[in-house]
Amino acid sequence: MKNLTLKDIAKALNISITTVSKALKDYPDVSPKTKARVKAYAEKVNFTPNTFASYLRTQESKIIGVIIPQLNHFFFNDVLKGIIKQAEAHDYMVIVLSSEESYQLEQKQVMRLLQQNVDGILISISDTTHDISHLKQVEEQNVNLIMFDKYSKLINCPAVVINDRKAAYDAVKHLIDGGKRKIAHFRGPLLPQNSIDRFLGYRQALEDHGIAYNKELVFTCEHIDEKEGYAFARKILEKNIDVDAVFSVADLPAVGALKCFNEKNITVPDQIAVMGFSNWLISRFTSPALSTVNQPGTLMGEEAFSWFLKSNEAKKRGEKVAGDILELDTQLIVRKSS
Amino acid sequence: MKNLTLKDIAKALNISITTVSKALKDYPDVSPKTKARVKAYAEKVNFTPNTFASYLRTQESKIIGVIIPQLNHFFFNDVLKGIIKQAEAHDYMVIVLSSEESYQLEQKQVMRLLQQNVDGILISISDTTHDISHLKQVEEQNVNLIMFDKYSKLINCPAVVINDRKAAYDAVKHLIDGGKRKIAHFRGPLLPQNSIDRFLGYRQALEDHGIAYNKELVFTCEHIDEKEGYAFARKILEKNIDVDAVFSVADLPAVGALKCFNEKNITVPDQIAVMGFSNWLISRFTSPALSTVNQPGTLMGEEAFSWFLKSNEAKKRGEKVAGDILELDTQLIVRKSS
DNA sequence: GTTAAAATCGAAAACGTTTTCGTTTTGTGT
DNA sequence: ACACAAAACGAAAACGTTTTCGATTTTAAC
Repeated sequence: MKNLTLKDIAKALNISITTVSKALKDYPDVSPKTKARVKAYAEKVNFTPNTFASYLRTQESKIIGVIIPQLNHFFFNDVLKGIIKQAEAHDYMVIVLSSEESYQLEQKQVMRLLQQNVDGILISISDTTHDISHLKQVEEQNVNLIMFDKYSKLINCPAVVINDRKAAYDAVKHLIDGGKRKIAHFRGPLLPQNSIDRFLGYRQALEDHGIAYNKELVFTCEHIDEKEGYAFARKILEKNIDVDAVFSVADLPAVGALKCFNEKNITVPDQIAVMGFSNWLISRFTSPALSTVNQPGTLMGEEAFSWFLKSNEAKKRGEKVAGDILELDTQLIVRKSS
Repeated sequence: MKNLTLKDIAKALNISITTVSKALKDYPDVSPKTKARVKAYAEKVNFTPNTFASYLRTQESKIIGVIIPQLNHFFFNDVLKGIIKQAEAHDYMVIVLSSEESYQLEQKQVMRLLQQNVDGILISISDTTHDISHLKQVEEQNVNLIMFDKYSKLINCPAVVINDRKAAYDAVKHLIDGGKRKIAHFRGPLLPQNSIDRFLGYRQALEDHGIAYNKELVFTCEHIDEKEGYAFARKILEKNIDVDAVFSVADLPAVGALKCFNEKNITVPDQIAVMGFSNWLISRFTSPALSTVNQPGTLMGEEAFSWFLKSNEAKKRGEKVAGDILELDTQLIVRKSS
């Protein structure tokens, strides 16, 4: 059972391929009668035009590519969900790739997507991406480029992000409001903008409340996993570093810290409070339940796709969409750890 | 900057399109000299053949479609990771869709993938799928079909699964070996084969150890979330049902139960032991840490893709691959809750 | 120098769609 | 009946690749 073609329909109805095609696309130079006839038959045999052949004429593949830094990552999967949902609503297919936080892989994936002639690339850049020439190339090839969450300020394309600095500021302010003054920070890697921004929000909050910034209290994660958080917490306890709260760049290191504090019988939040970031599923189930910052993943994905659509329509008109940055609201989630 | 074509290369080297194409594909009727010339030039300008045009001739899209029942689901994302990784190694792209546990959506997604002319469909069927005519249609259209994890025995295609019955049996046996005899089971929905199998494994283990099966101790999840587990645990305590262990179809309900037991000061595992299933990330971080069964997600994805490759090669030879079922090993993970 | 065989190349059709443009048919008014 | 405009249709080219098959050139053999 082969897929049907326009030719098959034309033969069956004894008209030309041209007329069949035009009838299905509601061209004005097809009589209402034949239009009805064609449409009825196409419906009956469940015809849909071959997407590959269409592409060859229209240069539209109706496929977009998404590159995320990690595949089994709660937040990015949430974003993915939003993208795929919206894509489906607009008849787009989504090819998913992952850079696994590797700059080389990210470059490669971008090239693969360009080869595949996707209509657009939605990307969240990896923690190790220090150069964006591959993204420049996307723009040169006139393919729609949208960034989300982890973005670069060096490239002029739409981006959907959160205000990491403000979110971090609010989280740290919450700790300060709870009477904490000696707040440690588990920061993320040095490159990505959002780990920088969260760090800056942390420092700003300290300054604004008359607390001196102390770089001894800043610990830098490489992999952002619970092991690192555990190790930092242990270091704090073993070296007797005077700390009454921890603000972590993400939930996993915070969870690791909680585990360590529990083992050493440090009461959380009384002796040391802990704040995470991202509101992962696990944060609800730790003991004590982890306070954190909610990032609207699904919404971010949906908005990113909307931007792609806008950008694509602008492109069809020969225009170019401005490199606007859409900031989504975050929510402070206060649980038992703060 | 448009994408290059064979024509561009042909013009640049002053030879025919045919020769360029053949040179790049190492046809024997092209002289070594021209081959070298063409390849060097193609390399220089970074030429890659247009996939859509290729498809039109070869009928191979080099794209596969994957349908999972839920998008932000730890286990399925793990599988996805395996699939995408292997696909990349073999130059395939992966379109990802989700049925969100809806039979109607699943049908629709299958049809969309068939329209898209994917080379194969890898699917884990939804909990509400009660009819498989849409999968029969995949076979009729001669598109490679591979199932993973949640599969149907009514269709004859390769499947990569775990032995749910045995895994459940071992988990329950572990509880029994720990001295437990009044073991409740939070089972999954009625339709999917694996919730049936896990239930059967549970019952078998009881029987084999001289424990009478008591259907009062079986609670049926609809959504398999922590709320249900919490509710079941509460019911057990409130109605004073005599239970000394819980075996849950998945980790989330087990986590919900843990939460309830913690609140009511039931000591786990002494008063009531708890076993989950799937080894989600959260299971490591509950208190007490949850004992569970590890499902090799990434491996399952990799194997599923391998089966697709085999099936595809068989198809090219005009053969058909047998509907073999590959069972992957699971591992009992004993933590503090049992 | 002739001829056959071998090596190398290219024209052209095909995949299925879209769209331009020219042709045919229908309808209108006189 | 005729002219003419409007409506309806279809031929054909194009998208970029692959592959068949025929044409040309080179090489080898005598």
